[in-house]
Amino acid sequence: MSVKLRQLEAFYAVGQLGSMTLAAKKLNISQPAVSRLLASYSESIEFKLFNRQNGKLVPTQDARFLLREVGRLLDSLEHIDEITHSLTSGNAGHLKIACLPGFSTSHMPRVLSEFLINRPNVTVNLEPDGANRIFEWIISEQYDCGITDVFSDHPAVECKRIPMKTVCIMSEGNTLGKKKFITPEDLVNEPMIHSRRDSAFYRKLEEVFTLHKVKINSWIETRQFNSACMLVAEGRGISIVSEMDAREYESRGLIIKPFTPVIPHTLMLVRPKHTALSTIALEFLDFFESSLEPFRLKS
Amino acid sequence: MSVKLRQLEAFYAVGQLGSMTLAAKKLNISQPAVSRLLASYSESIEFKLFNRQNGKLVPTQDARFLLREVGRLLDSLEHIDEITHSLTSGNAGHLKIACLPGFSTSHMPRVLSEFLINRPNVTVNLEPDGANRIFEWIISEQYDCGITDVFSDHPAVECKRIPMKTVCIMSEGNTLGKKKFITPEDLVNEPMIHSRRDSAFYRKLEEVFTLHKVKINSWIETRQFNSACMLVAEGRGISIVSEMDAREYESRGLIIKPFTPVIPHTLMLVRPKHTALSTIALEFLDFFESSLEPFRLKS
DNA sequence: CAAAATTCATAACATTTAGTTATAATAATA
DNA sequence: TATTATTATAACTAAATGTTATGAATTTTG
Repeated sequence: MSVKLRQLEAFYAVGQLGSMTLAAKKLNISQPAVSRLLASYSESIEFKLFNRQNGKLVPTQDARFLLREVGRLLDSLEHIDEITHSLTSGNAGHLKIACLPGFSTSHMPRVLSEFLINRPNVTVNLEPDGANRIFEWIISEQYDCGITDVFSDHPAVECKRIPMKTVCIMSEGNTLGKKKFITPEDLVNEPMIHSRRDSAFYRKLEEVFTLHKVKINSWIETRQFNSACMLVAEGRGISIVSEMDAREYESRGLIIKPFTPVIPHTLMLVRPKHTALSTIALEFLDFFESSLEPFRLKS
Repeated sequence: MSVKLRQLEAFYAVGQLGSMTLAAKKLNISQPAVSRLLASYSESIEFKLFNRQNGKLVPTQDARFLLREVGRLLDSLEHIDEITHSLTSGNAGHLKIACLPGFSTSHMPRVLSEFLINRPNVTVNLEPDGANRIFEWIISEQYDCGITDVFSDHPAVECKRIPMKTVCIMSEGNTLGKKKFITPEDLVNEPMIHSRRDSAFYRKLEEVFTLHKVKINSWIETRQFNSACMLVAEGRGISIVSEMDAREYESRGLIIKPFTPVIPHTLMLVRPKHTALSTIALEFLDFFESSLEPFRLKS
């Protein structure tokens, strides 16, 4: 017959308290129950566990050795209990997040570290990668959620769009820095840094410029907003980027101006549709979404 | 109702195998048993553990997190099982050894490390101290065994006497080095290093010398044989010590010669009489005793 | 030192847990 | 759609875990 958990609990309690009566009280059972648990355990492992000494039960040398191990076991059982409760309350669990590389170095770490402060039993797997890969991962349910900016409809993907404020950025000393806000007309002769021509944001940009009869003076094409910010901060050209990215570089001498008309940049919070998300994942998505609030475009 | 070990085992098996039927086979129980264990567990922790996907049971994100912890718990349970068996077979446990300081730096470490090679689950507490303290410790059952050389009878102490060979030692260049063996008469004018006058060994020494009508030319009195060896090796005087100690210093230029008549040095292996010793302690005592064999005086 | 008190073991019994087989329900697959 | 594999449910048995009552053995106390 295999070891019974109850036997170990009784053994440990008696080992700690030196008395079956006290152990019984601690375990909220009757003394004979403890007596029998201990007897059956001692019989099954085939050695004496305690010696009586002045009315106290003193563990055998061997028993003392076992007690340590049993203590560890009971601790980890308690830990499991704890975690189990935490899982439903969103204080424990594992998060698998996929996000665009641009996020992984700036906004995401900040949000994540704040999120984890009060959740010591949460572990995270943060994977930065391109939008296509993120989509694949979400579809194959490898990740709980993804932060991306490309939308390709898919029946297995739940997608929440967040329109984000965008701003015009330029380096210190640019003459446009004197203006209150920037319009397409202001940018006629400015060499522009912008996202890839096949991106949704570039198409919106082009649309607006065309409407204003202005041709985009394309200079550098880059995939991510933060590299655009970097380039502009270094004194190269002008760009229109998400305000969230721009603010990261403000301290490095980037000039930020409003741009009219408003061109929203759409962020996507994606997650698998068919899997029931863990409590912790849902909480994180909420938390992340609210972290976007200051940069969100109110309609 | 608290978590049941059986529930965790079922949970883990299903998590590993992706099927209740297979899990049941692994646990050697029927499929309905697993079904119910899992159901009751899932109910008690109040969240879904598995999703069906193409006939396989795929753990929830949360369940996957739990699985790791449960795996750890089951591992440590297995470890306890293992250790429990080892305890009776003498392959696990804790040893508390008290010994004279002289042993703790030479013979004991060698014996101990050899003893532990095939016993990875054994931990040791080796305490070097004086003979009186060792005795107290054994009496109060703080230690499993002691290695000493003073005998004071006590009803609570089981004592095994081992007569040990002794030899005469001198430094290189001593004229006595030419002799085959040494007698008391040879030592008439030699300045001697010897153990304390109140020690049993000194009394035996004195007895022999008196019988031969030779007065001990006492020079340095030291408590331990190994410090005597050290002094002699450094070119100071001559001494009669246990052969075991002498061999330790042989490589440092100590000359070792037989001494007649034979003067045994009695080692004592002591242990508490009333406590049942652990298997491992008994094994160690045997092991240690046989390690003394080469230096033991055959009668 | 005897009496009282404490502590553990044993017995007889009740309840809960964990297992069984038989069979129905539900998916997956040909 | 029929077939097959897998899980759930039901009815029941055995084992484990609990209970109270009580006796034996030890300590403590008057």
